[in-house]
Amino acid sequence: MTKHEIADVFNDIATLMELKGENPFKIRAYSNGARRLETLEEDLDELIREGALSDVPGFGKALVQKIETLHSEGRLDFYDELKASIEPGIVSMLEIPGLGGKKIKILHEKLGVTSIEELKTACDENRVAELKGFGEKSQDKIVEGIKNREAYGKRHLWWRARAVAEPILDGLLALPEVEKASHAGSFRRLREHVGDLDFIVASSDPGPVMDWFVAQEDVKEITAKGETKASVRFETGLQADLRVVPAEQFSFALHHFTGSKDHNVLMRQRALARGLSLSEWGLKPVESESFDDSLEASSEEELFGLLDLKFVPPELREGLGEIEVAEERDFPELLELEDLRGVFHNHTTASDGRSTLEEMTQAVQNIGWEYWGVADHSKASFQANGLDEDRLLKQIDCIEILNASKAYSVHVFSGNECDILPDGSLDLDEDVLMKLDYVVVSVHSSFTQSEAETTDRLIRAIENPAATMLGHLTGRLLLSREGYKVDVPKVIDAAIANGVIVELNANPYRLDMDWRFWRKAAEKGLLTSINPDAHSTKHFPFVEAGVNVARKGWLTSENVLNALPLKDVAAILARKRPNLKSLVL
DNA sequence: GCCGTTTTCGGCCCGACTGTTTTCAGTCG
Repeated sequence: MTKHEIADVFNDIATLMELKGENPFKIRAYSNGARRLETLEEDLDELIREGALSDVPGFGKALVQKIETLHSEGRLDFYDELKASIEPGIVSMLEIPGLGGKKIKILHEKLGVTSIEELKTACDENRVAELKGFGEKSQDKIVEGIKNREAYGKRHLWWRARAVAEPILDGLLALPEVEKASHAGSFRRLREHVGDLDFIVASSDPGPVMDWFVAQEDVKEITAKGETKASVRFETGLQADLRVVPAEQFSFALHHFTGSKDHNVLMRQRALARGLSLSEWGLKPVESESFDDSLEASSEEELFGLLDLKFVPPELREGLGEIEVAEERDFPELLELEDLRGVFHNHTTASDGRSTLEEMTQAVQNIGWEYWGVADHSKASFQANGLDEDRLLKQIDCIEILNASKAYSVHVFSGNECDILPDGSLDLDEDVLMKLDYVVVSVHSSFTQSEAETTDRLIRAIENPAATMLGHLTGRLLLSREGYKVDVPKVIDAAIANGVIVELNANPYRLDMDWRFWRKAAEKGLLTSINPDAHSTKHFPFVEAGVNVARKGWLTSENVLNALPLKDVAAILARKRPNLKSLVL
């Protein structure tokens, strides 16, 4: 087993022990052990070989032995027996808000409840409310929790969460009692989807802020409201948390609740190495009793500065090497929405789009971009009214006429989103494809091929001389469909070798290729294009979601085709279309 | 279960909030 797999086992053990009512400190030892394993810098093999595992703080005799057994044998009697002793239905009860190990143990022992279904029955029969330590309210809360379990456990697309988050932040900032306000958490880190929303406010008069927060129009339920902390739930199941702190604490609270957990662990370690203790309350000498002795930071920039670090943009705080960079230098200027000058990969009414060529061109002009590219589907995408060679040639003529008319200040590139057939060949004749300014090649069928087959299929398409860029690399739909299995690094290498661009599909449900691959890919020299995959004039704003992913992937405008001026774009496309240069310039 | 010792046992992170209590336990982050 790898260290990550062993960490998963330790976390599992901690959960199971909680349900058994074990000593909480024993439980914490396993949770801490799991976290240690996750953030272990040294190689696990090497540590075991050198017998140095017990030197790691938090790894005592028992944990070392269990790690070694799991590492070499892939299983552990202790774990298997623990798992066998608890019914899975009992574990699933942890998903209900308000129920932890202790209460579940009581429910199991006093009422014989072993599943969520049985718990529901017990509530309906009023047996839970009669238990010591429970009551009417607890029972109602459990019933509500069971009813909404699916919606509450669900994650929410960043794009949809934003529609909720922005009015809240605006509302908070408008309150006279509010000195500073920001969102935090994974939303601020621009993750593709979020579990909840977090807001941090600086104010010396929290009361009215709390009252405003829970009184918002769309609030379905107030799940907590105290003096400085409140939680509400909206109709969609999305939860939002508010924390109000004194102004001098704001930077520390903002940083702490922005996370990520991994980033924070590294920051706390760094503080400790300097004899300091970092938390949401401040940054104080370890030996000091109170955060009244905290160093001051009136901004996150200053907070990082106190630890001899450059400011780390929130979207890079994932514990993936940002601290090492921040030790040495400023971060590169990440891509901004304003850097974009046009878009490729868009559909019109010729295939499955809702807007005409002219409507799309007008919309692009209104946005202020210099160019855009048409990329309707090819004939194999029959369900999307894909174009065959004849229709495509006619579309090329239409685009030429439109450009020649000078009716718009925008240049229109002619392209196509050409299907990659199951064997890796392209759906349209190469002669016709070469008449286009560019071609996006994409998979829309045979999703169930093996990883090796799909990888070969994509690489064959990339090697086709007509291919300009690769569309939505994995075909995933966030929160609903896994992408097809593919060896992404291998595809990236093939794209670089063949001068093919890999798109960053900016549709909020796709965001494909994933942000986790971009930093390394760009370092190797991969170029991308932020593509809205627009099927209507209303879809152009999707590029903002794509810019978010680009920023999370450490990309700058230099890595992005559609951040270039028209003549530079034409020069790059002309590498595969010798005719193009004269056409545009 | 780990750790550090005042060397073999006692402390371990903690604050906010809720609900059921009537001074506090459990959950959550």
